[in-house]
Amino acid sequence: MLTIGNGAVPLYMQIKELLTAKISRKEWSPGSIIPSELQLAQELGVSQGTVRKAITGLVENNVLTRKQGRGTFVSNHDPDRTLFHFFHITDNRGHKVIPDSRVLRCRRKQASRMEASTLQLAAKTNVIRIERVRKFLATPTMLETITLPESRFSSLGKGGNYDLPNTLYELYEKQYGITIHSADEKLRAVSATKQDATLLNLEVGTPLLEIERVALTLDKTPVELRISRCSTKNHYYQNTCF
Amino acid sequence: MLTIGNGAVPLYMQIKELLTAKISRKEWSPGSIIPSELQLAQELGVSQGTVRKAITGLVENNVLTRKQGRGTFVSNHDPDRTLFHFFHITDNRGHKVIPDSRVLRCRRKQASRMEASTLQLAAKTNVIRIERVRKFLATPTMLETITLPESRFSSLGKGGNYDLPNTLYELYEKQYGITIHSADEKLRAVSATKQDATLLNLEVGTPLLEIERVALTLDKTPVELRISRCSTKNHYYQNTCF
DNA sequence: AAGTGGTCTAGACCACGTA
DNA sequence: ACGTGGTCTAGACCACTTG
Repeated sequence: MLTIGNGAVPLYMQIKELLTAKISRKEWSPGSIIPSELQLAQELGVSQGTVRKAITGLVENNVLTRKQGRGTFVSNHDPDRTLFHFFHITDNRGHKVIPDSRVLRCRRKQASRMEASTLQLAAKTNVIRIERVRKFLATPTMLETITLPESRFSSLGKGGNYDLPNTLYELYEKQYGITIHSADEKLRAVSATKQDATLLNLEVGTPLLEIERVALTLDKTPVELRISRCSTKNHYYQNTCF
Repeated sequence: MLTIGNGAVPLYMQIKELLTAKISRKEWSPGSIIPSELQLAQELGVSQGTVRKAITGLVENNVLTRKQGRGTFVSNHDPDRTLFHFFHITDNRGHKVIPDSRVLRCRRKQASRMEASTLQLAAKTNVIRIERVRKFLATPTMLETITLPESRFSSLGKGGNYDLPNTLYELYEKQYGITIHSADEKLRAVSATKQDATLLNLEVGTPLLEIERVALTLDKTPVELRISRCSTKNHYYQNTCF
């Protein structure tokens, strides 16, 4: 039964919040099935249509996935989702491929002021800082610096285990129970530093596309800061606006 | 009455196509009201719920706009829509403002190979090429080259009338009956040429963010190619991914 | 065969805007 | 007061998946 009941907020909205909360709290975890629409309707004392409307909203937000004849599931972070929603680099013919990646360094440090503020951490909190190069067809193209709060990812990269998968978001979900749900990206053009130039095999001063991404969980907590510097000689950042 | 009737395609989808077609054909033009849900339901011989579902889809695609108590309207190209859906440059604090713009040149030329192919024109078709500088708070920040097929915009900029509004999409709609519905953008980092440097008051070689945008109508016909070169010293390109 | 989501209907009541 | 969209219900039938 819904206790909130009357007034301004429509039932289906309340149910949407309720379902979202269950997922945030991990009562229902990624990949698992949720109760059927009819079952939820009975539990909540509303009609199936109302539950349906709530679920439809969450499906549009990529929180839930419907499978006809089977049921409704909490969305999963398979590589496809990463590719489709969070990866915007394509080659010059418009084809998306996830590059492979090699970790250069993975260190524990105190958060910089910028890291602390974007990840909403207290000053000097410990963070994990991963640096890696990403290659398309053996050509090094992107340099990434990934910052994570140590508290949430404490085991990551410990003991020299730098053998990270290149779809990190899958790892976050499976290993640390953290599902990335959305991301904010800021793009700028910058000049290749000496280090960029060496690692990407370019001239110093070559223009690079810098992508500063803050990745958020369902409840909008920032959990990853990722700064990518990308050569756009043979690739570009693709965005479609409606 | 719907003649397509039975089979695989759901009714609400057919209705969605039907409404889309009416708008594409300009039977209903931007800003005007469409018949009420009940009225459409009766005309089409379906229930209100089915019409409603079709309309909901189009509202989500920004094709229609609902106003409670008033009716459903074909979406309009007010400056807000441009700002919200098609303009991604913000200042370093994340604030969006549309810059003012000054036209440098507006000329009729034969389409380059690249222009012809992206605008789907026959080789050597005539195009209008507008070049302009855009300023934020008196600081020149973006250089734009806009290419339009002459056939659709024949009167544009004729007689030295370069006094174009800075929200061009509103002009396209009102003056030429062309509504921009979506856009594809490709972003790269490039070096400022001598000309860029002069116009933007920068050093030659400064990295610039190049945005190559193809703007499409509702029926996905490309009607504008716009190449912007943007200084990202005090601004960035903002994108949110879900 | 049973259970799930997907479509569609018919009708009630509410909130809002206009006249 | 009336017409509009917004919410909600109850129930029918279909399409798909699983046992």
